[in-house]
Amino acid sequence: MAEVPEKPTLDGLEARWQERWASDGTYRFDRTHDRAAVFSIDTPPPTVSGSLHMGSVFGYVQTDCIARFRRMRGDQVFYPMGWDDNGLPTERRVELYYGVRCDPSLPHDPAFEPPETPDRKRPVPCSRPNFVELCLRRTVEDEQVFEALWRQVGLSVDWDLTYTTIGPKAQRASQRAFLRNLARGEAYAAEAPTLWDVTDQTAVAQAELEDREQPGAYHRYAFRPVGGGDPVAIETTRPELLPACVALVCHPDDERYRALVGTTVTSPLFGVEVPVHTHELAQPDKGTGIAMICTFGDLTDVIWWRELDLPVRNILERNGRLRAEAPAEITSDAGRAAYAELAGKTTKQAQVRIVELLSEAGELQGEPRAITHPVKFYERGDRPLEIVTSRQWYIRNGGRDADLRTALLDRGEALHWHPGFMKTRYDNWVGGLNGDWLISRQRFFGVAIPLWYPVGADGTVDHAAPIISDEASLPIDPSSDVPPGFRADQRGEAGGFIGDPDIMDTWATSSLTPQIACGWEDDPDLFDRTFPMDLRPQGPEIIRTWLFSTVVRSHFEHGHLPWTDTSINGWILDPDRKKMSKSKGNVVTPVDLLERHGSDAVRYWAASARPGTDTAFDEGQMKVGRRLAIKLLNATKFVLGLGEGVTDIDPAAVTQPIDRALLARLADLVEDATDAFAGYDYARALERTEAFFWTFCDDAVELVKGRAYGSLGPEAAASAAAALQLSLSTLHRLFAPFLPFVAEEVWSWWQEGSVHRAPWPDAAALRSAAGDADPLVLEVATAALTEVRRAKTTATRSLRTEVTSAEVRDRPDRIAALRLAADDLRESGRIASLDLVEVPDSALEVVVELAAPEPA
RNA sequence: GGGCGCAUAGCUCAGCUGGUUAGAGCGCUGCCUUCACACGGCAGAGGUCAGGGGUUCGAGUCCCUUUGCGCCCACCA
Repeated sequence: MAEVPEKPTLDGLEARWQERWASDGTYRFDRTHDRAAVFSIDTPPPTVSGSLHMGSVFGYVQTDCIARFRRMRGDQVFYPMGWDDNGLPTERRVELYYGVRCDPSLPHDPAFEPPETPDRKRPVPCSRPNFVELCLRRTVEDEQVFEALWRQVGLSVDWDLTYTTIGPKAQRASQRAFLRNLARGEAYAAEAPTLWDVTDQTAVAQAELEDREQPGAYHRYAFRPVGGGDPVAIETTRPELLPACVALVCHPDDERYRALVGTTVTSPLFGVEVPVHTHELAQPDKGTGIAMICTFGDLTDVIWWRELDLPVRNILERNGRLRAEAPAEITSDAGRAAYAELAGKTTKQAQVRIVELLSEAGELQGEPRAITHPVKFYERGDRPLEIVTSRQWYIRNGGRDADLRTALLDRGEALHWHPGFMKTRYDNWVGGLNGDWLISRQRFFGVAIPLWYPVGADGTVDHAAPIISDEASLPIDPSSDVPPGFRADQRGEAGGFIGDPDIMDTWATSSLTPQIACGWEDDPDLFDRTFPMDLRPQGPEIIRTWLFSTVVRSHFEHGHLPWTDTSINGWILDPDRKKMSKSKGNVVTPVDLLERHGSDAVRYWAASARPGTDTAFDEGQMKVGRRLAIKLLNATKFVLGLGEGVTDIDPAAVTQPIDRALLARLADLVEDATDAFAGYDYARALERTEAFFWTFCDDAVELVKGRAYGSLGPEAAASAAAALQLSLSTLHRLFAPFLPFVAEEVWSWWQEGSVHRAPWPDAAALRSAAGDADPLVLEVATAALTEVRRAKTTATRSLRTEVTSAEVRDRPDRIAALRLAADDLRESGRIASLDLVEVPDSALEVVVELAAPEPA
């Protein structure tokens, strides 16, 4: 127990208590408890390659408030922290940070060091192992920065329970889960048209797409019917894909083109003969009503290609440039000459050139018509996605299987959503899936697909018969590890083997955070005590990725949900950029704000935002939070200074009606806050606690402080002191989840142990101490005191001014209640003569006569 | 095109299952340097609860509708 300081301050609290919590193991998970006593939280592993911004602090603080509440309420809280460090974001960061580029064809160079001064325009190529080594080096440093921030903001995670998504535990779990998916037929490989990012040269999944409005133009040109007749015009935004055209399509009911259906037409410039088909998806009112199908311009092309059983005429390389070789179907010299003009160009360059060619050939009808239209992008990319055909790994997710989809929708139904309306996003997403989950990526820094393939005597790779590692050997890297039954020198040789070159998408690992954190298969004892978990807190934007994919994996592996509840935080709205960073010239970072306002103040802002509600970034709220923390210091100092000092608080000493009324109000507060917290509504709990605290300071303390100093004798003083101390003890604990630093500080002045391990206040005990208290006593006394203050303020006199006489008029029941607090009112109002008058059906009225001012 | 959310004081937001004169904080104005607190305190001004209709004894709260904003989804030639 510490002394109450002479001059309480918030300065230095963060550093002091952070260190103390670490050395005392205040938040250590005790794994001797069984599942029923444990509350386990599937904390979002932040992407460490990203920048620290207030959005992260916002959500994590809200979760921490819940965690602290559960811990105080007696749950054994399992609160680990992961770092999401694998995947493309880290590769990007490393490329820029070190000025390097991964070239998997290079051999490992043990002496490789990145350039002293990175030249981003001319990155230095390095081998895949060297590149991965740099990624690991960088992420370790990033993770330290994140951990420091989380400690500073006071997250009560158990820092012994950290994991990374590139670490061996995560690699083992994701490879094991993948192999089991494969064994059960839930994972499969397929050669199929795939959305492809030409910058990063990797496939991307449906969940990582976003639409962006882009300028484009309709270009109009015509195909010539082989059997003669009028040319048939089409309109397209992708004229450069003309050499990849495999058919035209119109709606089956479209009279205009009926005669053409079943015939063939030839393309302009290239003279390739293609059939005319019908399909329901062709829209008569779009363009000319008849469209060219290319392999592949967009996802509709893929549907048409599949359903109309069309051939592939591929002209696009994986780097987004047109192939050097013209498609075999272009046979004419003129056609091949035209294609040669396009070969090697990007789609954008090719579009410019083909429009010139069409125009020169007189094939272009009219001027291109400018439009804006939505185009699919990889969410982290800056060039439109193309569609290329490639061999990829998929995990089933209901996108092609109605039964599975229904089962996953049912899982969403069984999950408890906070707030409930967020479930709609899940339903929309699952209901709108149009393909399985593509998990393979043609990248370097990630968990490898744990497979090899036999290479036949003729040198061909047999993808249909993968060589599978046993689970005990995981994690493996098929690019360096040798499969059972083979020698290292057989890699890539006839009769040997070859490793799958791909890695898994980061979500294929992140979707297993409950399994990774809880020690799935690695630590069965821990797993039994923590899984399935209780809570998944996260942002709304990753319901379709992280939340959904986690449900999918758990559904397959365990046959139930990975957690019972999910809380979805809101979004931070940038209030107005003009006011913040720009004009003042300083970008606001979390660290900056934490240092300026203090951790408790920033937490107060975050915890004030209701669950799932978008919130404006508001430094004003942080100032309010800081003021609240300071008030807590001062109010505590004052109450602890009353009377004889504090030993044990004796609830039975609370005898005065107004003191008991205070305890009754306190019991109400505890019930409110507890109910709110139990429903994951931390913001409501904070709001109630704060509102009570201010009236406690302004009114309750003011009313009873004279008596507490002994003006009405020792018993009355003891009653006031006990009631105030009981209130204080309760308030310290109610504030602890929100303002952990200041709450710990004030608690330490008069209590043993950490407030964060203290029991959550018990409403029933307070209720019993309050006995048959009439809440009106406190209510009317407060109202009357406010009126007396008002009279003094209106007269522009000091609150110290003596009141020669005051007459309080109110309803009989209220006057009766006030009579029980008359002495306290007289003293706090400095009232010489107090009259209480019963007036039926009247509202409170106080007539005050002030003492004459002192002569100047 | 479908869906979700939001719209309450100048600003940021409460108002949970409909119930007496609609609340808080910030900001603003005034007063008070009170023996916990000037990193204060006390008090005051300020609102046709987005518009329209309906249910009800009674609607900020429920239903319908219009408008505006944010977000999600959709096959985007």
